[in-house]
Amino acid sequence: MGRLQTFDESVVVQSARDLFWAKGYEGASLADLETATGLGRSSLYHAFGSKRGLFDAAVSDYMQTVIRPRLAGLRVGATDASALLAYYDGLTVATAGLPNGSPRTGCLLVNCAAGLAAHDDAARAVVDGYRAELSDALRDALVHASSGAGTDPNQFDDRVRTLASLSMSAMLVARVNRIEAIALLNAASNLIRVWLPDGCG
Amino acid sequence: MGRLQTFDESVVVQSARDLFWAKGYEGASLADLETATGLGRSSLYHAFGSKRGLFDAAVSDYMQTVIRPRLAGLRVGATDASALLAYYDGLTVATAGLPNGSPRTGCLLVNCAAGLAAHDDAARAVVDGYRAELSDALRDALVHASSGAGTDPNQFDDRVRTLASLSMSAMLVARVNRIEAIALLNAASNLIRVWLPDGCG
DNA sequence: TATATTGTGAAACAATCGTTCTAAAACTAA
DNA sequence: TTAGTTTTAGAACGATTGTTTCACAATATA
Repeated sequence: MGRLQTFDESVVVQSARDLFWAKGYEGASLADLETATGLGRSSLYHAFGSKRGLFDAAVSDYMQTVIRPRLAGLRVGATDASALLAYYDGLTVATAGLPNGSPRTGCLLVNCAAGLAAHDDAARAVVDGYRAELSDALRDALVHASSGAGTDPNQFDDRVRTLASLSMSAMLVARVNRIEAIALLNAASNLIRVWLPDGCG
Repeated sequence: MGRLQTFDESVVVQSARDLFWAKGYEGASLADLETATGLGRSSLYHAFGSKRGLFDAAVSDYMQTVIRPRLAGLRVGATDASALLAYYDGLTVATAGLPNGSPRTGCLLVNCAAGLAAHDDAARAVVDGYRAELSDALRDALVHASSGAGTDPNQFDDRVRTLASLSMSAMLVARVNRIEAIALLNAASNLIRVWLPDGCG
């Protein structure tokens, strides 16, 4: 069948993903991608077709290996606040534990919302899909945690939006002021504890 | 003293600002800036020194003519929720009233947080300054509106952060899903009404 | 009116962008 | 080994990037 690929495709995609994460789509040049992945243009184009193709693969990997594992913790059906608190704790650890000025700061998709999504309908759909997935997972956790307690459905939607907002804005602020980003995540935890005091489930 | 400028500098800066607002710093090319402002490169470089110089002027104008007028409404010392509600109403009107896919969608500085601020310390400081100014104004309005009511200071900080978060994330989401952006702003209004029921001042 | 000074238009600049091309290298299947 | 197929290295591509240069137009000052 001919010559074989000498590289592990998923390793290459993750190297590219971290570069896009750090520098954005337009900020990551093909020369950068070559050095980050260790591959030549020729191999990159052969495997992914275009810079955009590689980016799409990177975003897909990001959803699968970064976002969804986090959101999965919200879906375990916990009847108390533990899953929600664990989600924000996880984000706090990830944000606080990063070396200063590290790549992997903030969220690749939040960064895209301001960049690519402005003019690219496909990218816009991906970012909105991420927002919807985040909201759904938060709602799921909130529903299970407050089962029995008769909460106003409208207030319920607002609580989901507030939590999603704090998650997204923390990722946005993380690139600008890490301490404030952590404070935003902590504010979410405090809200959860007010809404779901111990012994509520 | 020689030949005089044939253009109004503030008009040019605002044209450039709207272009940066729509396409981002890197996305706005000098060719774009020429057509948007109606000036040639040589005039732009003569007046602003560089693309970055023009961008800085645009950001400065944005703060002065867009952001601060909005935040000023939070500083009037209202003893009820009116100033806070008016702020989010104003954002809602601005977000809902825009033609589809219009420039001036979202917030120029929120967009910068993900782009320039990643690698540019000066830009990062400007964006963080905006965040701090927004938070301070919200705190001011919240303090005056809840005077007399003994609120836990810690919960106070969290409320400011929650409101700032909803404002910033609404601007972020505006480029991706306008309806959800408006819903985020509405969630903020609902929170304010819960925290500051009528006849509280 | 003459002179000095400043703004403007257009072309040219080197550098970089993403993409394509070509030829050789490396492998499978016969 | 041979033939056929696929990957890879590297140069080259045209287009576009932000910036500079230069000659000329325009105006204040003397």
